[in-house]
Amino acid sequence: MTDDAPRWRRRKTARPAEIIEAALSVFAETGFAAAKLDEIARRAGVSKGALYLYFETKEDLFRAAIRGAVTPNLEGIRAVAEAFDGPFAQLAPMILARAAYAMSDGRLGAVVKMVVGESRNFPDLARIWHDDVVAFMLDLMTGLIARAQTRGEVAPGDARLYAFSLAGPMVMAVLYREVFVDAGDPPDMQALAAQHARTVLHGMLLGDPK
Amino acid sequence: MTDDAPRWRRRKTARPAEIIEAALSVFAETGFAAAKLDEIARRAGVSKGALYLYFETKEDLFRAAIRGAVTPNLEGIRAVAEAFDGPFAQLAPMILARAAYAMSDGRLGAVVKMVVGESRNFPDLARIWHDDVVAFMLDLMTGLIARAQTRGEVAPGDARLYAFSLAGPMVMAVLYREVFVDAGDPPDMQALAAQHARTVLHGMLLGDPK
Amino acid sequence: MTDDAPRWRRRKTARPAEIIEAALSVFAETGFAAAKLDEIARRAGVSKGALYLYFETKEDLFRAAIRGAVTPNLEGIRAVAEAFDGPFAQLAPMILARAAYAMSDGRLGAVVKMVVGESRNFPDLARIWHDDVVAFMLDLMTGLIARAQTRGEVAPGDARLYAFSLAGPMVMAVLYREVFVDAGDPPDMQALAAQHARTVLHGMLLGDPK
Amino acid sequence: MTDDAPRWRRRKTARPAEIIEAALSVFAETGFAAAKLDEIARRAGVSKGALYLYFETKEDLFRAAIRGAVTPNLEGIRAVAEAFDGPFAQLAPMILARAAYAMSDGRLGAVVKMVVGESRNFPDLARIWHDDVVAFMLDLMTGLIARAQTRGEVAPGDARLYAFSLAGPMVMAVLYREVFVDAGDPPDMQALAAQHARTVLHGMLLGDPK
DNA sequence: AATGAATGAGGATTCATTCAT
DNA sequence: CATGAATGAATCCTCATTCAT
Repeated sequence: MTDDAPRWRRRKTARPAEIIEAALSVFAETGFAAAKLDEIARRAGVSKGALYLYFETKEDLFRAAIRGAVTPNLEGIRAVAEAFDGPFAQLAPMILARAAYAMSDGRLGAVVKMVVGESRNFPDLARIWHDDVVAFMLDLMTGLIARAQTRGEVAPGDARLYAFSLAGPMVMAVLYREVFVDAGDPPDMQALAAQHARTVLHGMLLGDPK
Repeated sequence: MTDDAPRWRRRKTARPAEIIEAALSVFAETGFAAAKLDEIARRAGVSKGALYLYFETKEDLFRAAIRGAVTPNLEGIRAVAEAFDGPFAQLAPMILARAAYAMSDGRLGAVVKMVVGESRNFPDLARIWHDDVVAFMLDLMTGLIARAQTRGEVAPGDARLYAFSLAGPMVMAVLYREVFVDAGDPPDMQALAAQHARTVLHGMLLGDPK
Repeated sequence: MTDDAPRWRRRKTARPAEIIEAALSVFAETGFAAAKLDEIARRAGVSKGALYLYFETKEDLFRAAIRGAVTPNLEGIRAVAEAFDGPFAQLAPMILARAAYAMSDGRLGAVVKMVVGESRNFPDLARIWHDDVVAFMLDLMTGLIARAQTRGEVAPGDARLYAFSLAGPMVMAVLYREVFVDAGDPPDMQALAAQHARTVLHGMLLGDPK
Repeated sequence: MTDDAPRWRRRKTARPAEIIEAALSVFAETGFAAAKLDEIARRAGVSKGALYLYFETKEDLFRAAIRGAVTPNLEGIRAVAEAFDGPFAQLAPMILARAAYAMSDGRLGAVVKMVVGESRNFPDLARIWHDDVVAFMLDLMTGLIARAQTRGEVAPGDARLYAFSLAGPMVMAVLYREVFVDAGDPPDMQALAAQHARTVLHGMLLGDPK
């Protein structure tokens, strides 16, 4: 954009964020190994050397990019969910709708894709993502479901598997969108969230005698 | 040179299959870029040069590895599913159980992970996977659901989103197992298939008035 | 020399020695840090990558080059010196002459210079050189001198300091030749060895009453 | 720009000396190429940029550091030595003792080591050291010895080789101390000077008939 | 005079690919 | 068919040097 502008200097504060932003976009497009620091520097509008003023190595930068995009508002979700005291039949749609909203940020899908692709090469990132995001959400939902079972709202069954039932389609959809960029027809997240909530709560069958 | 001549000449017998097997295992562990042909050759028990007797380039080998592990028995599934004339309430658990069974082969998860991770670098593979596997399965299920809706078995709603509701948790589970190898506690596929079938058919709620 | 000859391949046996030879010459000219692997490869008549078939890193190659040039015939010297049973007045000139001869090999001076220059960066090499070469020679000479003192041939005094008196001028001369290549007028090693032997045995003074 | 204008403008007071001091210590530890200006600036307590207020380049700084530490009091030595009119048997111990004293300043050894290590990369420094220090001292001693020979005090022989005989052990000892910092057992300089003076004057042999 | 963020040329290292044997 | 030594393009990283402040 400001391509031949008088390239400012001395921006120690803003630089790291800009670099991480650029790094995230490059890593998302090519994966870790195929990403070139030249390209990241170019997109960040700095020289290659400048990257090393803020990050020790390419790996370091990758970790920072992934970490920075994590935990968008998970604590907020937990707070809302646990404070909510209404019936599970109202809570579930809320959570799924919120998940659909979170996924509308393109970065989340990109990060998920990278975590999947590089999990073996960056086990620490896989662990962070598991502990801070996936297990966090699964545990949260598992707890809510178990509570609803105690109250007699939800049918017996493994609460954690119920959590997979709830979250799975959203995960699948975000990956579908991310992976089949040019090849597929991604579902509408909000519509999926709404219909899936209904489905999982009341079932697909008509006139189900139960 | 012998460009459109009968490819795959000169193979002894099982060599290519062994190489593909080795390649798949290495690619699955590190991703495409970080995989070393040295290591693939070592695991296949051949020299590095021998790889080039059967595959033109590293990319070529990658494509072959991914392709070879695809389409396990999708056509069989379609035949069975479309021939089945019983109620959807019986068909759905069958399909999910079969999916769970297919996923017990470790290779499938590995391939899914690779397709996710390398989709941007190998758009042709992403397209193949979309067309031959994902869209194939989604279309199959969408068709079955639509038929069940016509018969009055399944409640109104977007049939394709229903397909996401059915398949999503299985996809999520196989990726969970693949990505969080050391960090997570993967769900039992068969149990998930069984409970999820019940959930999606009858709903989670107790005494649902409908 | 054989510049555009049909560059032979497959010479796994001879290669390491040729590379070490080339490395030694480059390291000797520029020191470790300023030496370029490009230049070493060029002189060895191989590609840059070939160096890494035989040596892990540049440091590794440096160590190999230094080590390879050590211990030319030190054990031989010890054997001869300890077997010799004549008077010290005959032994000393022999040893100095032999040292002068050893130093006529240009490589020794080059290696000494490198050990001096890189001792802080390669403490392991400094130790090897100390233990295997310098201390070895000093201890050998110290022992011979002490024996001669016991026999009443040599005047009382610190035997190890006597060893410095004997060896020092030879060390100084070889370094002089190496360091002041274009600037100085190096002494004749053989002549120095001969005169220094006389000097150190009988003294410089005329009519010394003793 | 201000090429032959009065150099060394703009110095505050002691800055250049402090920088040279810091540079010398860093260069002595790592050699020229491996020395980092960051580290020199840190030790000098200034910013990296400040170095360039006083020195044009890293090479410039290196030359200044070497030059600054040279010529401690050579002229003084010459004056004393040439004025001394006593017998050579008294002069030689004085000179060696003085050399031992000069070498007790750690910097001299460090500089010698650097001159040795970087002689090929800085031929100008090698020349300066040769002309101003080594040749200066050798010529001085050679002259004194020749004079003593004329007076009939010293035995016939190549006066310059005699100078090597006198100086060599001191040079070897200072390098030994510098190079084998952690690996060796350096000789006592004063003791070496004293014993070596005796040795070289009167010889090692007992009852030498001469 | 002084700072230190930014630059970018330079060089060690890796690894897919080739080819003499 | 098969080998594996050799190649060299590609890329990460370092660090002397510059210059806006």
